[in-house]
Amino acid sequence: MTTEPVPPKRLRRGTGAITLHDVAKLAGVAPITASRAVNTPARVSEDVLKRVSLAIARTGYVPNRMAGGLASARSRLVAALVPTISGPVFLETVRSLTEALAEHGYQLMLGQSGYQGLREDALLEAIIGRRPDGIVLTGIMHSVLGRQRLLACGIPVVETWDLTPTPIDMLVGFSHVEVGRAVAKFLHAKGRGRFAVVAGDDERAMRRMQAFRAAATRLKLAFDIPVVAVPAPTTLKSGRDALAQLLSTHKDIDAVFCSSDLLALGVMTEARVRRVKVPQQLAVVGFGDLDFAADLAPALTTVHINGAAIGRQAAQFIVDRSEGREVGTRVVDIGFSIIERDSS
Amino acid sequence: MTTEPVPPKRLRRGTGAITLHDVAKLAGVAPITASRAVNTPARVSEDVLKRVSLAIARTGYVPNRMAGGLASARSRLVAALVPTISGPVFLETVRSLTEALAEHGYQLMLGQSGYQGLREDALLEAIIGRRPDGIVLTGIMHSVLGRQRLLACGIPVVETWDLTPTPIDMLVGFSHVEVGRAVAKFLHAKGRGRFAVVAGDDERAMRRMQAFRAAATRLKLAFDIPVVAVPAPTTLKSGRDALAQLLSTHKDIDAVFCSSDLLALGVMTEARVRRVKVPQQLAVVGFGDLDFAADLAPALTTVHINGAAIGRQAAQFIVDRSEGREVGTRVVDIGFSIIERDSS
DNA sequence: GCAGGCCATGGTCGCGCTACCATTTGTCCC
DNA sequence: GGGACAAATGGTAGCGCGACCATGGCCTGC
Repeated sequence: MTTEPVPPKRLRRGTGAITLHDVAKLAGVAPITASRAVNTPARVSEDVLKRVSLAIARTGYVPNRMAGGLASARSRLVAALVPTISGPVFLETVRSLTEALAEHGYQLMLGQSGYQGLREDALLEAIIGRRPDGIVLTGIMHSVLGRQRLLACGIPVVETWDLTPTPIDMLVGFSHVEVGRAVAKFLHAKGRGRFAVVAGDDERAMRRMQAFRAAATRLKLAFDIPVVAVPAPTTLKSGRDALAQLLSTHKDIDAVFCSSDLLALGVMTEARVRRVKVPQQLAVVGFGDLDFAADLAPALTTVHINGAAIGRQAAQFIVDRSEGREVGTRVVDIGFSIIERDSS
Repeated sequence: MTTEPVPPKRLRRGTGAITLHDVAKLAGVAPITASRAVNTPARVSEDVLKRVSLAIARTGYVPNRMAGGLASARSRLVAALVPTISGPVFLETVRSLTEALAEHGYQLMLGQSGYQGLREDALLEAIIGRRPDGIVLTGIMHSVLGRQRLLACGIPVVETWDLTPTPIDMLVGFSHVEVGRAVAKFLHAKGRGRFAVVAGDDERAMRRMQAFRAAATRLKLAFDIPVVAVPAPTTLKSGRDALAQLLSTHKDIDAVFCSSDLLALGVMTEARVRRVKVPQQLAVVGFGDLDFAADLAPALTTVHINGAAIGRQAAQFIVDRSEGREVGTRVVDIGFSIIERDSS
């Protein structure tokens, strides 16, 4: 009577899911060959490819990307950080980013940095822990510590929606200073002279506002431009309240530059209620050109930003870098345009 | 002269990043002890904890979650599928979902199923390949094949924004049929009798519309209720166009039920342009209670859905399941409420 | 005094996959 | 004909971590 010498195989049972091993066995090839059939089909014979494909179809095999990522040090994961997804501004960027990445076999991880929750530090740690192939920062001004950390870990970073003189790595954006200047010039050219600003209290909106005021001053509009700062994210209500406040102290303003289309809608709503005629008595300019802007009554004059293009370019940057193609230019100015409609 | 017998260590160099090994060495403990210091600090002595913490701080160690996920078969990744992130409806849900998950150490992966891009099948494969600990479906009616696939792979699934009789797994939503009925009763109680509907052509909006019509019929409103279907995602422009179309064929309508607040804003905008008084001549009811609804002029009567609560509950479901707590009830009806404002 | 238990710590192994190197076979050219 | 070379396939060894089991020290209770 022989004792059973066979040690218990598989001390730790796996998840029970089909693995590449199973597929390889079924196809009658070595695991590594099955791997090649999946990842680089051009490198295996037609016969092997056919057998492996059949085995995959039969078993319903889905490669485990965690294991693949660990082995190859490429996660095919990209993290996107936004202040909050609720604000409609970055939506188009996130949408096109997700889509463009998916087309290249990458997945998007969403992180929200803004508004308490957990500290930026913890969020960064959670993200870096996944070893993403890239990080897209949209509308975020990282702390010095955060910047250092990102630099240190060597993950490609794309900053978006801004143009800074000292990018961490790559950059897709436009100049907020130029926007402020352009809007001031635009309103001046339309014959307006008594400007006001309603702006969210985020850093970029503030920069547009500063540039707007500076340009207005250069245009010899000595009038001191009143500014109402509202908390970000901006809302329609903030816009209404802001106009009410403005009119209570500066009855004679004839143009308002709002830091978002939602604020602009609020301003126009309040103006209508108060029977202040837009654009006759008051010109209103928004920012963002959200899809409702064109169809308001009156249609909203606003600054158009191609958010989808920003997302696409960011995806391209990261995919290129991740696949070893050196990207020549690391900074793309996507520009902006003032869309003149009826509100100005 | 002795030959050098030492084989070249580390044939494959790692990424060069700090690993738990390095931390353990620096702290003078075994790797597994360092692991415990990180994951279950209660199980190590204070002395060890202190030394490991110091080593982590000194090296800037960030645990590799891919490796951890592979070893423990828990990815701490949750996938959320939405038709598109651009529609503002699900934003609050995605926001609160991301936040709630982050608080428990989980990350959100975003997938967009709608609108060409890549086939639902490919998207599912990409998601399953990551072995997420849960999948949240929001506003999605999966194909039979998709449902089977999800069932087969054993990943916890939470369907949201709906209440179906045959959930795949878990469910957080509300009854669209009840919404339709409630709005019909509400408008009837307000003395309206000549209803119309403007609805996005997605399945849930259609269900609300059907229930609305059926309820109106039961209320003896013999009037045949005209319906304008607009493509999803809904826009302000669609709303304007829809009202124009309605008024051209049914001048005598006195109430419009819109399948989104954006549509309602469009309807109200068009009404204002045509000098149709809201609510005197025309009552308008929206759906979603987006943050601008309360502050429009007139303020919009609409159906409030607590999108954030849906996200939180979905996160809770998945975290509980993933951590081995059996969830008792798998279906949560989050309900809805009609917020009466000035537009009705 | 010693069995039994608990606590802190460590060793070993493998999660599922791919990088790297080795081997086999076929093919070409001089 | 034989060496050079390329194409196809396989073997081995990890990637970085945590599950599992083992060990040793200490305390408790009879």
